[in-house]
Amino acid sequence: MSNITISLPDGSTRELPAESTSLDLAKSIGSGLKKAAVAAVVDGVETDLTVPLADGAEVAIITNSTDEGRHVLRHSTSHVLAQAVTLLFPGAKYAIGPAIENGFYYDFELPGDKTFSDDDLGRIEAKMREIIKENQPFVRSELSPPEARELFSDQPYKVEIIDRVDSADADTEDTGEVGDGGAISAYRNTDEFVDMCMGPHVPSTGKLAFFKLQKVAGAYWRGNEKGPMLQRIYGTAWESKQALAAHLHQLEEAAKRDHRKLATELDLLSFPSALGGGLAVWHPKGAIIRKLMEDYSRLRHERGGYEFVYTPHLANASLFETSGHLDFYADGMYPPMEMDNGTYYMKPMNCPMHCLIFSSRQRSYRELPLRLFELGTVYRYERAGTLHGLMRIRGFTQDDSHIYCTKEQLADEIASLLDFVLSVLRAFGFEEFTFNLSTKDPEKYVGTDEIWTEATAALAEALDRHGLEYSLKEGDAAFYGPKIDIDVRDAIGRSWQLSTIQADFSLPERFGLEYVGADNARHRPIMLHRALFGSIERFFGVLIEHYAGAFPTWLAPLQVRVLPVATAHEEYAAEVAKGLVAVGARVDVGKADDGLGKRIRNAKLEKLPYILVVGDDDVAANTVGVNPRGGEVERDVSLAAFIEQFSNEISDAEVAALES
RNA sequence: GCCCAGAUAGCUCAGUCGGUAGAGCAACGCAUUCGUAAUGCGUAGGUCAGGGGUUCAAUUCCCCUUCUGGGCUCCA
Repeated sequence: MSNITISLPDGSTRELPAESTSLDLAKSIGSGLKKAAVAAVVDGVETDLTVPLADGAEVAIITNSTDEGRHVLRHSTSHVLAQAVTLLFPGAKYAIGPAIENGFYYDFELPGDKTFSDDDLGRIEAKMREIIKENQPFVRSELSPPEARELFSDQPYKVEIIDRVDSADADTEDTGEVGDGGAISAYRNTDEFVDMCMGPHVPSTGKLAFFKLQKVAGAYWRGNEKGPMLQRIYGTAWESKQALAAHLHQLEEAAKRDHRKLATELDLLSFPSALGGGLAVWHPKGAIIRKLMEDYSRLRHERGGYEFVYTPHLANASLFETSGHLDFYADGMYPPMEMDNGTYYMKPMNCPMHCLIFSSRQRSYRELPLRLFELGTVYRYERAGTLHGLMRIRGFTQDDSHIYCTKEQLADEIASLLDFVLSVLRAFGFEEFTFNLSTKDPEKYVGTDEIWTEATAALAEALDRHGLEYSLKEGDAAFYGPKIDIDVRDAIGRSWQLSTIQADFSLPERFGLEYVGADNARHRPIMLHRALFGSIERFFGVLIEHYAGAFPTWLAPLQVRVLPVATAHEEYAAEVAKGLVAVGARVDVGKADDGLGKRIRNAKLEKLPYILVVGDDDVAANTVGVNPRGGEVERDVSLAAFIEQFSNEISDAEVAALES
C-alpha cells in the first residue's frame, strides 16, 4: 500500500501510510501534539481525528487549548451529560446541547414533568465521570432522514430537528446538532446512547476530564415562549485542571464585583421590596457619586453645544399615539392612568416631548443642529423575570439628547458625536471600545431606501473617519433608523453595551417637524437619538463592577479619612481635615475610640482613597502619615505637601477628563 | 410572563423531624488611648417577607401574594 502526502499549515508536507488519520498525523509530529489534539481541520472542514485522510489533504490539528479545541471539548462533554441524564432518569428526552462561551448546556424533558434539583447535579456529575473513565468512543455515522427518524423514534425533539433539516426551508440556526444537505450525522458512545450531531468530537470520552456542572435552569424549546419549557443544565469544561480552576476563580472575582453586593456593602443604594420590583433608592453615598456623574455630564454637554430642557414624567396618551410608542411598545409601558380629562401614561422615552419643544415654534436652518439635552427619567414596564439590579430596572434616568439636523449635517454631527462619546467614557476610566453598526431590517422599517443608505453611510463614514473598526449587524437596526452601539470593556474584560447613536426618520415625520431652509422652503429635519451613559443607573452599576467599588478619587463618596492615633490628637486631626475641606476634599475624622488597626481596617473596607494617620510626631511637625488605597504607607509627609498633591490629583483628573 | 431555587437580627448565615429562635460582624454602653487591615467585657436587637389554610399549637407543613437569585423569552 502506498503512502499519502499531507500538507501542514506551515507549508511543510509529511508522508504517512495510507489510511492514516489526523490522530496518526499528530502522533507522528509529537506525543505532546497527540495528547493535545481534539479534532482536525481537513481541507478547511472540521473533522474527527479518527477519519482516514486522503492523499494530498491539507490538515491542521485542533488542540485543546484553542478556542476551537475547547469548543470541541465542550460539545463532547455535553454529549456525556446527555448520556448521564438518560442513564439516571430513564425516559428523559434530550433536545439540544451545544457548546457556548466558556461551557456548554443540554436541554432535557424529564418524564412526568419532573425537574432537576441542585442535588441532582452532583449525581449527574458523578455519572459523567464514570462515562469518562470508561473511555467510550465517539463513533460517527451518517444517516438518511428516514433512518434517523427510526433511530430517534423515541426522541420527539430529535425527530423535530430531523424534520426541520429534511424540509426545504431548513433553518440553519441551531446547527451543531444536525447535518447538511439531507444527510444527518450522529455520534454513538454506547449501544444505548447515540446523539445527532455535526461534530467533530474528541475520539473518546477519556479526553474529557476538566468540567463542572454549574446550574439548572428552565429554557423554552427552540427559544419559543409558547413552546414547552425544558430543563437546562449548564456546565463548563476546559483542557486542564488549571484552566478550569482559573475560570472558576474568574467567576468568583466577578461575583465579588457584583454591583448589588457592593451597593449594599458600601451603602450606595438599595432596592427596598416595599418600593416594588425594579425600583431603587439612592443613599447619600451613592447619591454623591450620581451627582458627580450628572454634574460632569452637564458640564460636558454645556461645553458641547447642547441646550438643556426639562420635561414631565407623564403625558397624555395622544402624545404616545403620535410618537407610535403605543402602537409598538405598549407592552413595555406602565398601564394607563385614567384622569378627568383623558388617559395618561408614564413616559417610556423622552423623545416625543423633545419633539414638542422643536415644534413649539417655527424653526430655521440657522438653528440646526439643535441639540436638546435632558437627564430624563423614564419608566418602562420590564417583565418581572428580566429585572436585574441596576442593569435592568423599571425606572431610570437617561442622559438623553435629541439632535435635529439637516441631511447634509448628519455625517459631521455623527463624527463629532463619536469624539464626544468616547471622551466622556474615557473620563470614567474606560479605555477599550467596540462598535456595532446596525443596518436596516428589510422586514421592518420606515423611510425611503435612499435615506437609509445615506444615513447608514454617514454612520459608517464617521466610524471610518476616526479609524474605528466596527462590526456590521445587518438587520439589527430599530425600525426607525440605523444606529451605532458602543460597548466598553471593563477591568476584568467583560463587555457592556452603554452608548448608542441612532438615526430616526420616523419621529420627525410623525410629529410633522419642519424647518425653513436657506431656500425659503420647508424641510424635514433628521433626528438623532443618543445617550452616552445610556441609563445613569445602569452606567453606575457598570462603574461599580469596573472599579470593584474602589472609585477613583474624584468619584469617591468620601476621599480622605483622618485618624488620630489617640484622643489627644483629635484636635490636630480636625485641623488637617479643615485644610483638606478648604481645597474641596470630601473628608471626615475618625474618633480614637477604637484600636487604630481596627479603624484602618474599616476605612480599607470602605475603599477610601486616602487614610491619614496623625499622632504625636505629626502634631509636633505639622505632618501626616499617608496610607493610600493600593499603595505604601508614607510617614512624616508635610500636611501642606499632601494637600497640594491631593488637590493636584483632583484637578488633574478634571482637566484630563475635559481634554481627553 | 415562563422554569427552578430562595426570603430567619442592619449584614453574612445557622436552626426548628410542628412546641414563637441562635452565631459572627455591625449598633449601643463601659473599660482600654493605642503609629497603619479586627482590644476586652457587657447590653440591646426578630410579628422568622405578607396573607390565608391544616393543627391543641405554624417560623417549620400546604396554598396565594410580594420581593430576590439563576436561566429562558423580551429589551424602543
